[in-house]
Amino acid sequence: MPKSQERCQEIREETRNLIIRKSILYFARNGFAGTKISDLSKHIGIAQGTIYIYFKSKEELYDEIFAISDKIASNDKLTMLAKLPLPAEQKIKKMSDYVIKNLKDDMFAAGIALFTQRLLEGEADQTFYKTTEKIIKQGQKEGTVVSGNARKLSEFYWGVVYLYAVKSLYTADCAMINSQDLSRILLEG
Amino acid sequence: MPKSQERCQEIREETRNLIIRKSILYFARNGFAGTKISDLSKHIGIAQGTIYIYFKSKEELYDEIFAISDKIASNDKLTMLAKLPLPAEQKIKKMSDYVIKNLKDDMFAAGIALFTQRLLEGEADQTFYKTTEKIIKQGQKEGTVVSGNARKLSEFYWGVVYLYAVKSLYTADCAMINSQDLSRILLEG
Amino acid sequence: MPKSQERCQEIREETRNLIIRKSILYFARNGFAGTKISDLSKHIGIAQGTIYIYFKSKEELYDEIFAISDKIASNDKLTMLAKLPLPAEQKIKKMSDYVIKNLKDDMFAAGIALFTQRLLEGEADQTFYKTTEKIIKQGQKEGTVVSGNARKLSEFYWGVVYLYAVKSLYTADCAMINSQDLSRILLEG
Amino acid sequence: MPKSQERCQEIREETRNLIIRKSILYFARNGFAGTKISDLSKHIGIAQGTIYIYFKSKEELYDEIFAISDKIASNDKLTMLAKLPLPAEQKIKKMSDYVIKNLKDDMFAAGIALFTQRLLEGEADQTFYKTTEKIIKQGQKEGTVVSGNARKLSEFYWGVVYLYAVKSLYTADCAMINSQDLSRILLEG
DNA sequence: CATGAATGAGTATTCATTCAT
DNA sequence: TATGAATGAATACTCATTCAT
Repeated sequence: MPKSQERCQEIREETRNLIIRKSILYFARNGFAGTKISDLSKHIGIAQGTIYIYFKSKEELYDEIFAISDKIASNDKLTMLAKLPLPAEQKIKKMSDYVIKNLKDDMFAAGIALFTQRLLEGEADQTFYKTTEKIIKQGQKEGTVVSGNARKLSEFYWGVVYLYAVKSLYTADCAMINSQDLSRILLEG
Repeated sequence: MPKSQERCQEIREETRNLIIRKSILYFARNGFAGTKISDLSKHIGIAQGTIYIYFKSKEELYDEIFAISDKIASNDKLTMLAKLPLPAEQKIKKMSDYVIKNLKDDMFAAGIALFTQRLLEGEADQTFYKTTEKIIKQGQKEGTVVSGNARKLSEFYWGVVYLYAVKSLYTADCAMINSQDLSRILLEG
Repeated sequence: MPKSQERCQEIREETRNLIIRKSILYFARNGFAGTKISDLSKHIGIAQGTIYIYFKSKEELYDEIFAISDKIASNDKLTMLAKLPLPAEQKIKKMSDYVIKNLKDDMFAAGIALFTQRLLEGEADQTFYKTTEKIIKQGQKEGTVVSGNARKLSEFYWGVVYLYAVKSLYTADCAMINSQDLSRILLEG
Repeated sequence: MPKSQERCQEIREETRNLIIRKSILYFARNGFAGTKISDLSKHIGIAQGTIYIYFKSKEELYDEIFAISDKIASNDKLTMLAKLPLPAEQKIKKMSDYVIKNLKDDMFAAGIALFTQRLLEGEADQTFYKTTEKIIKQGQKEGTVVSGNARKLSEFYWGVVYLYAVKSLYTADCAMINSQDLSRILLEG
């Protein structure tokens, strides 16, 4: 009696997700070259061979991880926030609140870390930065955001977020900045 | 033949320095695991074997590179600055000026990058952060620096410096923040 | 439930035969090392695990395949032919007719191919060559078969048969020699 | 003091040739799948890694081996022979003499074996068969070569050569056919 | 000293075999 | 029984290190 098609599909889905989920942290911490498949599989709790049932190579897994990190990082909250009829200062404060709160979640932190790494290599989607840029420009008109190139400020802001994402991945209980500190990067006085 | 011996010593010193100088950038960008001796030696322009005349192993070279990065990063300018009879706000502005100016130099940037990487792994000397802490505390008393844990703020400040150090190593002509942006991390209004 | 048990036995037999039948071609073409169980099972149309219900290992299946190839190759037609009260020339012509006709059947071709491969490794039963030897010796006495070591000529004859067996397994529609060409290996003028 | 450029080039050439020379026999006997790099390197007498200095992968080495086998197999002797002002019967006898004599040389045998294997897979150059075809047609006009499709007869002839090439690679001291036996494939009476 | 070919331990990947369903 | 996901030993390939020149 063969296993049912659906059950098989389900198992495959589960294992694939398990591998991805557990790999994100590993890769975010150790990078591509620093991650050994032997260690990774031990960490996941499966055999080495199993990884190769789901991914053709270490590189393909890494690419998948990156694709996922895009999804985690560039979530919709930010886009929605930008569209609300609020003063930019409020938006920035809310955004900072959201980010600082979520950075405690390793998955979110890893997503941000990987996303930004790829950005440095010029391979990530940047819609996410652009939304922030708009908020900054709005704030500059309203007189609440510091003057300067909006793009550069946006990069500055998310750069800091990246910094603390990596930090929290490395150090279990790191001294995190608070929402106010983060907002100060953009806000006047 | 004392003369010839000196000359020999000199040549040794030169090659050793060449290796170190060229390796800093490589390691700063790719990390330990991501750096292959075969690639590195090509980049330096010497044979693989030559590296092993000067360094027992890849690890020893890496350690040396780190030691150098400490020297580059924690230079005396900062210590001297802290001791001057100036208001903290001035000190911070001068410090930011100095940092932003020097970040254009790849060697300085690599030094900062490596130093901070090691810091994340909890292995670097921290005198350098402590000096900044003192300045922050002074500024908080003077009412010019934002309130909050001085250590945390110091880490924040240098974290941002690290961020732009790495950025400038990766991207030839990156949008650098200015001294004022950097200072704002610490200064009130 | 004797009826049901018989039926079970029947199904077992069927599956076992299916595996063997489909495997012969595969092994004959690709050899032992060149045949992957994963590919083979796909080709048969069953799951990988199923093969191991019927055979302890890849090697056991291979051995079984070889045993079968012996049966296919060294069939009784030849033995009977040798015993008939006919001149050797006739026997050789009939033998060649039989072989060339049957080589179109992949099963026969695979049998010959595998049998000869094993022969090269010195592991096959050789009664089959000996029968041909006898016919050759008879022919040499009768003056219709070329002179020379009978064993060597027998090997030559079956070597050529092997050659075209493999050829027909590889190329769907290969230029087959005819019975006369085959006989010429042994016959004078 | 660096090694001289020429000497290095020489060493590289030597090692590369050593690998190829020793690999031909190995691959001809065991095929691609049946050849392990670990065994092969032991057989050559070098480290596994050395093979990968000269060839990107096992497959690339195999391809190179095949390319070489073309050269060994389709040598100029045959082409020259075809052009001589001789009766076809003479040419065929000379050709058979040449082949049978050289088959004792493992290198020649391996060349023929690999060449023919590739031919079966439809990937080898066939100029070599065509030359034989011409000789056969000439002989058919002269009445010394058996009738039938010249291409088919050419394949038959070289098929037999292949057969004994493989045989001599497998069995140290095998019962080789003689030049006359080989010629009989093509010649009348 | 400097070179770069060679080494082999270490890492990635494959594949015969097992086992829960 | 039959399935196919999972396993891990076997195999391919890489790279830090050595060594003859």
